[in-house]
Amino acid sequence: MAEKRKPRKSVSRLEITAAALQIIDNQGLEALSMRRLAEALSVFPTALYWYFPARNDILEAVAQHVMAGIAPASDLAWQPWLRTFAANLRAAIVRHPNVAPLIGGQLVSNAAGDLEVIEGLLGALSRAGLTGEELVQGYNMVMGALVGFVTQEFARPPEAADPSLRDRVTELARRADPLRHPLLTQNAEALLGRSFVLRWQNGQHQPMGKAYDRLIDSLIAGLEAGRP
Amino acid sequence: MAEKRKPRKSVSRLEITAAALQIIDNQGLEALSMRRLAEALSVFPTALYWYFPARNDILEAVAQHVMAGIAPASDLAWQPWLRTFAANLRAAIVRHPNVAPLIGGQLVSNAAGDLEVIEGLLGALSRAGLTGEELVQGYNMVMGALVGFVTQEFARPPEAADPSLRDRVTELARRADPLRHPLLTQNAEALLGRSFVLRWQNGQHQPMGKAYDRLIDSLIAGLEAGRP
DNA sequence: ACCTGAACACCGTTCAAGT
DNA sequence: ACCTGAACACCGTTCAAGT
Repeated sequence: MAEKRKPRKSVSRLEITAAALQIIDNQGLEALSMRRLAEALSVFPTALYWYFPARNDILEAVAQHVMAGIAPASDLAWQPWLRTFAANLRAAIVRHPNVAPLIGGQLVSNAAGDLEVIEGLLGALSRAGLTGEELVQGYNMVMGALVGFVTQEFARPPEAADPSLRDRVTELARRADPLRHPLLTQNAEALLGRSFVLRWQNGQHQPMGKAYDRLIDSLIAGLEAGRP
Repeated sequence: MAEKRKPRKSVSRLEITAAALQIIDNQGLEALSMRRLAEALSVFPTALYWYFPARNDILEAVAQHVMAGIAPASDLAWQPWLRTFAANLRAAIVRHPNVAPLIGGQLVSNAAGDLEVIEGLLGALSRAGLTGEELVQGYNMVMGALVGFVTQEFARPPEAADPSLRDRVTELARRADPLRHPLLTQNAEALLGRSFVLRWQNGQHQPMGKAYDRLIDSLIAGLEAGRP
């Protein structure tokens, strides 16, 4: 390509969102700058400001796009509804792991701003027997725990597989004293690289689906115990 | 041992970390630039690179500093240990809410890189009857759910109390159709501003301690149900 | 309506030089 | 050992101008 400028390119909110998602998928969240995004669209950086007031609004649109359509059918019994919702939520992040920090980290794009998700979760909890104030607390418990977990599971890695993080984590574990930290010492092999604080890769390379399933079981157990 | 000539401006890792935390507390996470931090310490920006290899490492030090010492005494029964740990974790974030995105969002500073926390949690779960692979999954469940929840609760607000977010959220709720979204419509008053997706302030102004308590109850219920 | 183009006020980081 | 100073390669955003 000798010429990288085309005469005049037309663009749209959806095209911008899709191009932004592609950059985030391929190069990570911090690679998305207005200038690079504009170049990918063969447009001047300032043209983007006609469609979005600021970079943050593009990120919000990306987050909503990734989270769209995760609400299960509303005729499911409440336990299967919760399990399906949890699975859909995690699957959406698995498809686009680099957007994970956007979901939980920023208030604007907190979870899916989707009426079907809200109503669906309220419906499931309502079928579980919750009403009024209990319904609100149950909603926040489930949403906070599930979105929070996957956000953490797919937390942003340092920078392109930093080998020093692995060294630092193994060094941290090596400092464990068998007398003061017996369980850590005994289970070091099973924990290293596979558990929070002691890992150097995120859920893309070390998935935590089993712990996530246990969390859903616990939430359901808690809801069953809490009803009249 | 170098000769101790009186330096004009001397600084240390701890001083840098403390000054960084102060800026984050007062002006928010995005206000922390190397240049501003250096100015607060009356030093040239590049001086900081003698103590930290990069900005990210300063953020990691801040996160660890905030999370230091949250492990409860290890002689507690497992349920009180979990409740105290959860309370200490949230209290640490309440003291420094602006660092919340650092805790869950970045792999390097995922939760507290603290051996006492790891050993303590393993001990509590072990006293709850978990061993081997179950112990690892339980550890990840509790850590991911609790850290994830508070990270979400104190997610970064858009920018200095953006009033348009409030408008957008109320507008979203207004679009709820009483026929298709009956529960959302009926509970709109209780949900608006107080629940995920439908709020415009984070936990600093709208705490979600009750939902957090319910989450801990559920985790304990799940652990009790899951043991032999 | 939609985009270009220049400009402003910032960034993190590297490298050489000073002491 | 510890800091200054200049420089590089970037940023997001504003505003005026073009069509």
